[in-house]
Amino acid sequence: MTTKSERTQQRIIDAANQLFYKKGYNRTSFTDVVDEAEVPRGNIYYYFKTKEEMLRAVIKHRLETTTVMLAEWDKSIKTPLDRLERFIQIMYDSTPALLRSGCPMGSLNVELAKDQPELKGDAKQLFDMFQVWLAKQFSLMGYPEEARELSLELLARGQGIIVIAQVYQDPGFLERGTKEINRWLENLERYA
Amino acid sequence: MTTKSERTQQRIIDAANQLFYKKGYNRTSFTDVVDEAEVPRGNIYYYFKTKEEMLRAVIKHRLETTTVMLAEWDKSIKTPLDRLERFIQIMYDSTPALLRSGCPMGSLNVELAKDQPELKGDAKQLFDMFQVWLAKQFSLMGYPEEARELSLELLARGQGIIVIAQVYQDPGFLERGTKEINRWLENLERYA
DNA sequence: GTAGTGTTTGGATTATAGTCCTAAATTACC
DNA sequence: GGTAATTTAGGACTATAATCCAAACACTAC
Repeated sequence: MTTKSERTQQRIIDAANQLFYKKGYNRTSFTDVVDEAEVPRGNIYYYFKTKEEMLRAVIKHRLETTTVMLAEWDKSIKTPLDRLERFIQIMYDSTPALLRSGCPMGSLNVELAKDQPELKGDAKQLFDMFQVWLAKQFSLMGYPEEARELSLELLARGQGIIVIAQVYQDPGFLERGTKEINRWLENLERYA
Repeated sequence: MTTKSERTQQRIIDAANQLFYKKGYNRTSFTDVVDEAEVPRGNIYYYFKTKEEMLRAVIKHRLETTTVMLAEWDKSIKTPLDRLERFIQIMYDSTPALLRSGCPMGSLNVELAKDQPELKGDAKQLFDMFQVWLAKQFSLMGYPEEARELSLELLARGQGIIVIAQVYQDPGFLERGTKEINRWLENLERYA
C-alpha cells in the first residue's frame, strides 16, 4: 500500500515530468509544478530541495517505466525484428505529442547539453537504456558486431525525423519516416 | 562606411548570436549579452526593447549570412551534387562546435517549439532557407518531383546524426554519418 | 494521551531576470 | 558654432524565480 506522502511525491514527479516535456526544463518553474500537482507552495521543498533534484527524480521515473516497458516487450514479442518495429511503432503512435513537444528524450538532452553538463549526464541515461536494448535486438538479429552502430543509427534516424516533423508540423513526414525505417529493418533481417 | 552605432548594434547581435547558441535562448540573460558585447547595461535597450526583438535580429543576421554563403556556393560550385556535398562538409568541419552545442538551427527550433510558438515561426525560417536551397539542388540533379521530400530527408539525417553525436560525444559517429550521406547522394546522382 | 517524528502550510526572503527612466555626452546638420 | 537628434550610461523599478522558515498539524509508538 502507498502512503499519502508517497502519493504526493508521485503527483509532483508526474506534474514535473509533464511540464518538463511540454515547456522544457529551464522554462518550468516551481510555481508551475506546484500548480499542476496541486500541492501547497512550500510543501514541494519537503520533497525536493532543488530543481535539479526534481529533474533527477523525473529521469529516474522515466527510466523505471521504460525498463518495465522494454521488459514486457521482451516477454511478449518473440522476434528481435518485431521488437524493433514495436519501438518504431511508439513513434508513430505518439504523433500528436511529438509534433507538439518533440521527443521527450531528445529534446531534454538537446536542452541540457547546451550548458548544464551535470544534468546532461543524467539525461543521457535515457538514451543509454534504449541504445543498449536496441543493440541487443540487432545482436539477436544476427549483427553482433554492428549492433552498437546500428542502434545509434536507428536512434539518429528517429531523432532526425521527429525534429523535422515538428519543425514543419508534418505528420506525414513522420509516417513516411517510420515506414522507411521499417523497410530498412526488414532488409537487415533479410540479409542477416 | 559603418557608423559607431551600427558597429555597437552588430556587436550586440554577434554576442547574442553566440550566447543563444552556446547557452540556449532562454538561459541567456540580458546581463550575459551586455557583458559579452561590452556595452553598458542600459544602452542595450536603445537597440532592442525586448529579448524577442533581439532574437529576431539574430535570426535575421543568420539568414543574411546564410544567404550570402549559399549564393557563393551557387556561383563557385558547378554541380548540384558538389553543392550538396559542400553542405554536408560544413557539418563535418563544425565537429567541435556541434559536439559542444549541437546544431545552431536545430537546437534553437527544438527549444522554441516547446512553448514559444511566435518565436518558433521565426526560427523555422532558418530551416526553410536551407530546405528551399537543397530542394533546388535535388531538382537540378534530376529529381524535381521528389525534391522537397529529399531535402527534408537530408535535413532529418543531419539533425539526427548531430543529436546522437552530441549525446555520445562521438566525433566518429558524425564522421561516419556524413560519409554515409555522401554515399547516398552519390547514388542518387548515379540513378537520376 | 502524550512524546516525538513526519508532513503540511503560507508567507518571508533573496537572487536574478527583464524593463524603464532620466540625465549626460556625443554626433549630425544647418 | 550652435542646436536638434542620436547615442550613451548607470541606476531604479518590477516581476518572477528559487529557496527557506517556523508554526501548525497529523500520525505512530509507547
